[in-house]
Amino acid sequence: MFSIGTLGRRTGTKVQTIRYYEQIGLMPEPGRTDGGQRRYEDVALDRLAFIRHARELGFSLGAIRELLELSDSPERSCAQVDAVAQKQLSDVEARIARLEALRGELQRMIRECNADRVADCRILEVLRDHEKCLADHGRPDA
Amino acid sequence: MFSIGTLGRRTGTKVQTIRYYEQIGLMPEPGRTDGGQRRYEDVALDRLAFIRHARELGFSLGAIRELLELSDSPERSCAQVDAVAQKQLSDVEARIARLEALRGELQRMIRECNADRVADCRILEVLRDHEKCLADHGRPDA
DNA sequence: ATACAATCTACAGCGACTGTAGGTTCAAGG
DNA sequence: CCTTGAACCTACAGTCGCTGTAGATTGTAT
Repeated sequence: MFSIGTLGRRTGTKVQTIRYYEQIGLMPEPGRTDGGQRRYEDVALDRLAFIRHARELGFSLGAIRELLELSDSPERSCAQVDAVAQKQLSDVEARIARLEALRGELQRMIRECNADRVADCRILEVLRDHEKCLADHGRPDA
Repeated sequence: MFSIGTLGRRTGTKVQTIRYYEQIGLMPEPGRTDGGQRRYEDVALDRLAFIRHARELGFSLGAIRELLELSDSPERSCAQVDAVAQKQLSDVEARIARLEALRGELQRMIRECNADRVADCRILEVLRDHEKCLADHGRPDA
């Protein structure tokens, strides 16, 4: 039985974040002291560590919710778990691709700018005129 | 003189987004018809195109505001413009590095999971136990 | 004159937190 | 036992960059 602060310290999570996870139903409501303070058991440590680790790997809270639900039925096929992870991988790959395109464009812009004055700045010129850009960028990086 | 809808169509921007840019002071307040509808001049097209293009390159609205201000003083040195672009490039590079680490971890997780049942799923196992992870991930991808 | 698309304002919602204000409780030291 | 002060509590606002909604009004084509 330990406090929310201890739980936070042991998992590298801010107290407010733990309360937020409870609010959206990702963490179960813990017991309380007579005075109303939360008191956690060890199982909460595991669950929160799982959530934080998945977040570090970029999973959305929605995906994490799904993974937690799936892990509650250990006899089921893990195909769905694979699918969630696979989707996360595709997302990450798509973001990398997009960022690499941006990197190329930025590098080119910066490399080409040898001007002294703002008036001749190649960077601003490229930003002003889309045509001077090579790539056809989609939406701002998600 | 054209409407906000026309401006949106010509720049690929939603009407609400244009009003939002006006609200936060990125786009100047245009003239109005007697009935109160916004009417834009061609100069607004250029400014909005600049904003949208910079957004596509991942610049924050704060950075764009800075670039717009800098471009208003054409006689100044473009060192500051370079700095803004350079910072954006570093940000993009940092994000790529982080995502590449995530990609590696996800690939490994998925590759190692040959289980049928959720109970033996390697993916959940890795998520449960940080120690089974190679990388030391920082904060969730920004 | 009428129909109807486009515009207007104001505000709520997204994701995933983070920060603040103002009050209460817990645990340790005297 | 009492005090101190850190940690806790709730409730709500703010972040970023939009997006969507509701309900009213305006502009334009027929």
